[in-house]
Amino acid sequence: MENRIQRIKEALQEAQYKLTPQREVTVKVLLENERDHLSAEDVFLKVKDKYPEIGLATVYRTLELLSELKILDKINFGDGVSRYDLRKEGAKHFHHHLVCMECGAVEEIEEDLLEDVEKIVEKEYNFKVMDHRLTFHGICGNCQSKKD
Amino acid sequence: MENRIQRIKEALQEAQYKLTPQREVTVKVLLENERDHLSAEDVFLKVKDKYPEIGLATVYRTLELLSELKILDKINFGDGVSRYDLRKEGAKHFHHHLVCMECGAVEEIEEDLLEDVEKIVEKEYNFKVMDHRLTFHGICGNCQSKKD
DNA sequence: AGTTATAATGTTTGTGATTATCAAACAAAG
DNA sequence: CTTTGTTTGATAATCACAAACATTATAACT
Repeated sequence: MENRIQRIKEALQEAQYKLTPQREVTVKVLLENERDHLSAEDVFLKVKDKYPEIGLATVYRTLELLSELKILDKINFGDGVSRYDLRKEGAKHFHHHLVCMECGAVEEIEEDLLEDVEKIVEKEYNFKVMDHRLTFHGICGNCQSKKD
Repeated sequence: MENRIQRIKEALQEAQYKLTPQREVTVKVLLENERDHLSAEDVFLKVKDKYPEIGLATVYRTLELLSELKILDKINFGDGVSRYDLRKEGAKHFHHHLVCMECGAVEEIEEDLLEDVEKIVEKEYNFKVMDHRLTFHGICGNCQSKKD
């Protein structure tokens, strides 16, 4: 964990930004909740526990900054809130999501799965793919068994 | 075009809704701008040209209704606005998009391309896929050639 | 046609997430 | 220490969208 903070610090500095205490706390919260897709509000509340003086705007600014630096991915599952997801270290691509239409649970898929599709897109549509977002909507295993 | 309006009318009636003049104008605007990923505001302005008395809320309601009936797909490219996209007739799935990071152009892909991926997801993750959203971010052909 | 029930509309007001503003705190450099 | 630029926190503003509600249209009866 310390390593990852260190790495993020370096990324910030490379882009002429500092890892201020506020930013560090925010990053820590993101690391500690890596699998939850937190909204800005969620992050704000969790950060506030550790650093009560922080302002909402600072959290928004930090999330925006980390997104620009591709440390975070800003996602939108269609419920009027942006959610933030740490990009895996070294991951070229955004990972995929399975959103359950019943219970709202969000599962992540680390596998790429899209290599072939991207090749087709590059060739047939002459489009240079830099990143992708793939979300499946459906019914998760849990909710499927409940229905029986 | 008249056919498609007729088909949409039937879909509405099947769900106990009427094709009111306001709804018809809204549908026409959507058909006339089928390739354009309009926001609710965009639709409202275009509808207003043809039917100045219409209220914003009616347009929102109509877009919502058509989305529920799967005539429209509501999409989100990450700029804080929802955009609306007519579903091709008979299409089970949402079509994909190529968003150019340079010029912002949005191209559509009709091909499914995800059949294999969905099979993997259903098997390995025990997730029943109902729909999907896939967007590629990258550089379109136009912008690629400009760079040379 | 007249009456009533229901659906749909338009105006206006609310709401909730995000952004902008701006003065104050802080940090770095001379 | 002084100056300059960065970052912060409080607050107000914005913006997309939803809710409320009175009004109007439509359909189904009589």
